[in-house]
Amino acid sequence: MKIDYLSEPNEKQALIYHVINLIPFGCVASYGQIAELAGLPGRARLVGKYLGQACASRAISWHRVVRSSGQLAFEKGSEQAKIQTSKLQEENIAVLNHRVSMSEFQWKPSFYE
DNA sequence: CACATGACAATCT
DNA sequence: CAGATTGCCATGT
Repeated sequence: MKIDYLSEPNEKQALIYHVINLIPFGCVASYGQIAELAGLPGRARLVGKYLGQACASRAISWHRVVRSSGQLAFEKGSEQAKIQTSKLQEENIAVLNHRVSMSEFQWKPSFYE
């Protein structure tokens, strides 16, 4: 597996960004799922932290990351939430009541991805 | 060193 | 389903 972002200050951050960019078009993944795939089980909060640091300055598909419940992480009605909603809808992902259906849209990575 | 703060999550009430 | 509780750990004060 090719790892991007090797210039990041630490490896965890690099892996997290890498995994996020592996989420395919039309799918979403939870913070915990990203952490697990990056080899950091149980550290969903770390994903959120690094994502917040990076989304402003890097090309990361942050809009495909949602809570395990399917709820968007941003406050309902906020600008960020609106932007995320439109980005998801552009990928044919339905966003109803500030949430997406995980059973329909959650990314199920295959082993070799 | 103690304490607070996160774009979170599993579990219990 | 809504809250509250607890676990998590890097960072900043």
